[in-house]
Amino acid sequence: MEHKIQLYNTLTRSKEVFEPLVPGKVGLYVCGPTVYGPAHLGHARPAITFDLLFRYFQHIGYKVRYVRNITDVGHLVADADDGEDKIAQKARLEELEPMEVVQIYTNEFHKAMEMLNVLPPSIEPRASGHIIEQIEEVRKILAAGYAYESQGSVYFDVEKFAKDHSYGKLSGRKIEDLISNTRDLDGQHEKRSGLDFALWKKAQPEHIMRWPSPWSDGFPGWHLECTAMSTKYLGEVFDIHGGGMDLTFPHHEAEIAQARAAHGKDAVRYWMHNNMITLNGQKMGKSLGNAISLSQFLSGDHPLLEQAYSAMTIRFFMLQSHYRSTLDFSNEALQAAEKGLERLMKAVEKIDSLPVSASSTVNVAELRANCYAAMDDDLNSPIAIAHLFEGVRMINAITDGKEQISASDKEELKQLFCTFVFDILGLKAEQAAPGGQSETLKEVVDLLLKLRLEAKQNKDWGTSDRIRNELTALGFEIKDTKDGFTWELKK
RNA sequence: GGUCGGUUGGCCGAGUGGCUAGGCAGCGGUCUGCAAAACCGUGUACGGCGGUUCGAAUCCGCCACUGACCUCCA
Repeated sequence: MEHKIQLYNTLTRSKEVFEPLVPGKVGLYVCGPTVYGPAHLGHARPAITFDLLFRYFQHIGYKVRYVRNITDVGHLVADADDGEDKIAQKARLEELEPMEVVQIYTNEFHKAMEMLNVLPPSIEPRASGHIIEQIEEVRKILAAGYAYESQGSVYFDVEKFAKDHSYGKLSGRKIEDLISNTRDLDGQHEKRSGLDFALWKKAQPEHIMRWPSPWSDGFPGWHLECTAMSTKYLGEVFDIHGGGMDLTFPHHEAEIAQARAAHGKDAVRYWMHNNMITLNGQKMGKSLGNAISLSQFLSGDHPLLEQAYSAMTIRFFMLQSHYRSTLDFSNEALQAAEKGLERLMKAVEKIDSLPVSASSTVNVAELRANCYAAMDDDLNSPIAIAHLFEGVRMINAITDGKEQISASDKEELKQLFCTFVFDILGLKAEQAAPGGQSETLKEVVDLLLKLRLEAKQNKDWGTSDRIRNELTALGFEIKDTKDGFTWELKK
């Protein structure tokens, strides 16, 4: 493990050399989805970002425990005391059991992750399965004096906490500003301050997701699950906490406060945040109503989509930008990614058949070093990919006989591409013929093209072109080779 | 209103005080009966105005635009 990997820590707003708490091991916690709706492109960003981190850490030899939760309770629709949680609301609308809703969207999320070749985390805990742990955290925070009970609910006392510790250091907020911005607006008499957030909420009679607790029948507050579950599986202090930038405040700030209040220490050593996917410059999000679901991308069934895009195209599209930059969606950009990916994958296939020479005119070692250097620099996948494209040019030049490669370099090149493309970037070859074509269809097309070949040999260009043009119109792509043809059916 | 970001060639998107990012598109070429596909070659862009510097797109200041979060409103 000679890699010194630099990661951008939101806490210090700078890149830091990553030093694990325990040598050789990494504890990673990432905020997962709230399963009350279909997975959309925005969900894919953190999933892919932290999948890349997970894969890279493992590749360079770390043992990683990656915990990514499923939020299936407690996200209030609005921050109001009579709020109903998102899942219960959805259940009412669809007349389903809340857990049924959770299951449907969890399954959908898993399916989407699999298609995107996102590895399953080591542990995927559900908030609803950790009510006891969350109650325990509430107890500790109450005992430490940083929470108070009010009419069956328990709230975190932000102002009191801020007097003894710092609050707002992750998001750069000042407690005075927060107070002046919220105090006047506080109409919630249960809370002492508008800044206070719920640790435990008493359930209204019609509220169906509820659990017993020392304070009331109710449910845990939205920020608590991550503290409870990260503590349970990674310990009171762990290496990396990730999530979307939109979660820095208040969610992650609340986590920091909860952990400090309950355990007396800062839980997280490195905070990492991925940026947002934008659509016409605006954050793509469910609450904004401009989200395009992943299944819509895969089917092309959305007014803004000119075509369907494969899961690998989406993955590659995201990897071509840095995780801390916003990434703007557009058909043109997706199409560019699709073509680029195809070129990259074709080059990988060519490596095996490269002719070998006594010595190399290409520098594989340098290419390799550049790829690793990019990844070590805060997971700079776009730079790594740029270097891989240099490798593509290298491969093509060798194929054309313009450059030479030795047997050992060829082996190293092969290793490098397989490692980066498949293991680290997590790309995979996709079947050219989705859905599978029948043997009969293949035979018929082959037959037509054989007839065309005969016509060509007879210089009957009229017949030859007619067959090609009509097949093309039907969606077939015909490629002539030296002594024959190949074809494939485009979507 | 507060906090923190962003502004790069036709599009997407990296990056650095002086040296080619990369992908896609476009253009030119190779190949081909012609195409397609593939491959090769090709682009001196960094919001505006000042300043620092031998030299800034890269550092500083101001301005403009824009985004996220919080707040507000609905």
